[in-house]
Amino acid sequence: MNMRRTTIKDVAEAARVGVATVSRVLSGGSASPETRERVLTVAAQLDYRPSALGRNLRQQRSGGIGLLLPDITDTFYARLADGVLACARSAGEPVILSTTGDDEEREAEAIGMLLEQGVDRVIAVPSGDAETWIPTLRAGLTTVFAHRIAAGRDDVPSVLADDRAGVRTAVDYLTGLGHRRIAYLGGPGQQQRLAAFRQALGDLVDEELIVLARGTRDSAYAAAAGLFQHRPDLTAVLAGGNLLGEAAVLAARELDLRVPKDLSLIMFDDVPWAELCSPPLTVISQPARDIGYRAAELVLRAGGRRPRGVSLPTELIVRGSCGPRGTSRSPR
Amino acid sequence: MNMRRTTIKDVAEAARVGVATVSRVLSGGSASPETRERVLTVAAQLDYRPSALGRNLRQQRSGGIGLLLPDITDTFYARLADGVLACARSAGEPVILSTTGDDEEREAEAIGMLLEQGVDRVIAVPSGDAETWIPTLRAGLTTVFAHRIAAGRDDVPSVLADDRAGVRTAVDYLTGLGHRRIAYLGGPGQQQRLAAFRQALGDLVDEELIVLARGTRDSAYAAAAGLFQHRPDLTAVLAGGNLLGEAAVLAARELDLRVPKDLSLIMFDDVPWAELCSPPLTVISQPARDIGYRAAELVLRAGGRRPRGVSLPTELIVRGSCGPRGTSRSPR
DNA sequence: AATCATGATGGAATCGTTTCCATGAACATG
DNA sequence: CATGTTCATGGAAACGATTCCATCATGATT
Repeated sequence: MNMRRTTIKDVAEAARVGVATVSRVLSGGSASPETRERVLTVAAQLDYRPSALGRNLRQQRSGGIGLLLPDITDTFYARLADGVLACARSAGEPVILSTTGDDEEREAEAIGMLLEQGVDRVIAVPSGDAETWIPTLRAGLTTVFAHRIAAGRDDVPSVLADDRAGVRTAVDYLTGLGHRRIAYLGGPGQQQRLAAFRQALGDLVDEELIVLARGTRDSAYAAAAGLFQHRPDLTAVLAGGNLLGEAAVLAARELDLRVPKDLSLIMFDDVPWAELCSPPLTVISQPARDIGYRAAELVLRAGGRRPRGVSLPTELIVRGSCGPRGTSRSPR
Repeated sequence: MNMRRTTIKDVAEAARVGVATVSRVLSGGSASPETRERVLTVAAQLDYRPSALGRNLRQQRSGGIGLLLPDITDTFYARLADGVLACARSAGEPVILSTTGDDEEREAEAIGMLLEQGVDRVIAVPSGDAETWIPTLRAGLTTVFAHRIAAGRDDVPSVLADDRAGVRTAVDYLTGLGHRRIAYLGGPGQQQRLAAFRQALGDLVDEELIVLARGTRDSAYAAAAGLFQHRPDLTAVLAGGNLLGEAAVLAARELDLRVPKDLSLIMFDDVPWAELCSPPLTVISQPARDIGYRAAELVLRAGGRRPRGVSLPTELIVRGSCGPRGTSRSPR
């Protein structure tokens, strides 16, 4: 059952030509029509598939795209991955997926593994800073950052959602409803978003209303619950990711805060369950899949001039989780 | 900037030994203590990483685990993938991910790609039947099915949730509440689950109350809405997956059916938003991550005797989406 | 002391492909 | 007819690792 796989040599013999000719025919080189046809026929008969192993070794590059994500169970990253996969599939390139858990060390490990595999193209939602990404530069592999960039590596092409505009729209919407004490629930690696929040809020910014969690559900819940208990005077909250939004809804329910009467909530990233929630969540939708797709396009089109960065629009989708500022909650 | 990567030859020269010795030292073979240390030191100094390309070609196998899933944006499969990734990471193996969209043809393509890459281990949630999986057998690669099996390939080891028991528990729970007209909303490739439903329901089974959708959101919604409109007499529904469950909630809301007063709902697979829903959804939870992890263990432990199939328990988590049978809804 | 066993070591073959280069044929141009 | 050009073709050299095998030194056994 375990017969040797058919190699280019087998094809060459069967077609009574040299291996060089077979290789040329199969990779579109020049050959006489009759030879070409004979080789093609034989190759099809033997069901020959060139081994990527041999080819990669020879050409010193393993096709393949490395994809580094913080967490595949986060639907945002899952959609991003889906975009990458779609593009890679149409290019016939395999995708090697690794998750980093937003941990620099794990990220460095994953990069090492990709390097070892000879992968020469990477798409990443970076967790580490410039230093983590030195090896990739030195190894000369094509890198594209998605969703966010590694601090101090502005030279790497990137595909980002327009956080700045998204945050501004959301904050404007909330202030327009009369809210003044607006909190921000952030996750790891979102300086961009946070900065935009501070800027959009201007004088109203209150550092105590800015809370950062780590990437886990527990951490997000703790951050949200802590915030709500500590500052009963806040009337609106902007959650910087779907995990944070989920935590906010849960924490609000636990503390008997009614949304949107007691608390207005806007969440970054539109997810299917936002509509199922009660009330349905007002969100800033991000084109996660497009981000992935565009990143893949960029990393595949390695040769040509690549634009510095692509920015994709966000959209405020108004549902039912925001209302006019009510009477401020009484401290308990 | 683009200097050649350091090879085993460089290390050999720098350590004044032969390449064979370096290889032996690095892969745990025998060597004298002083030589071993010298090689190790030099290798560390040069930051040498053995190229997987060379190794794989020589050994005729590319480490790597191929992972074939219908859809990575479905949180169930995402969690399964997460389990696979966790196990693979601890074994230092890369994971090549492909999605099939529940399409046989795409699955066959993906298999071809993996074969070409020299991948010799595959974990799959199969979409195709036995025929699709012939090439993998012929190529002699280690396969493990997860979540479901390919029709007619009982010989392949698998890791499954105990659907049978899950369905039975759910149906018993519903009948215990007095429900008699219980519908089943199914997805692609779940003969197992459907059969269990029929069996658990016994005499009560009504073929008109069994509806199958394809793997998309739209298809799921259409199936749910159609079912609810067509058969206003049904009082309970079992959704065979989180996409179906989502569709059921949406369709029920659209048709002004109150859950659980007018309609009791149980969903297969526990997802974070099930708790956020109102009412919170009663679900049959499946250990998605464990399924992935166990499958990876199985596929990595290729040599040893591998058990035919692993079955993991499911659990009925009662929340608020089921109630006693109310007065049957009046047809409109 | 001669032989044998053990263990460290390096040279060379190997994996399957691409690609460089030489060869030879066919043909055109002087 | 001689020379140059074009083109198809196949042999052989890479690529970077592992691994077989021969070699040599050392220590043990007869």
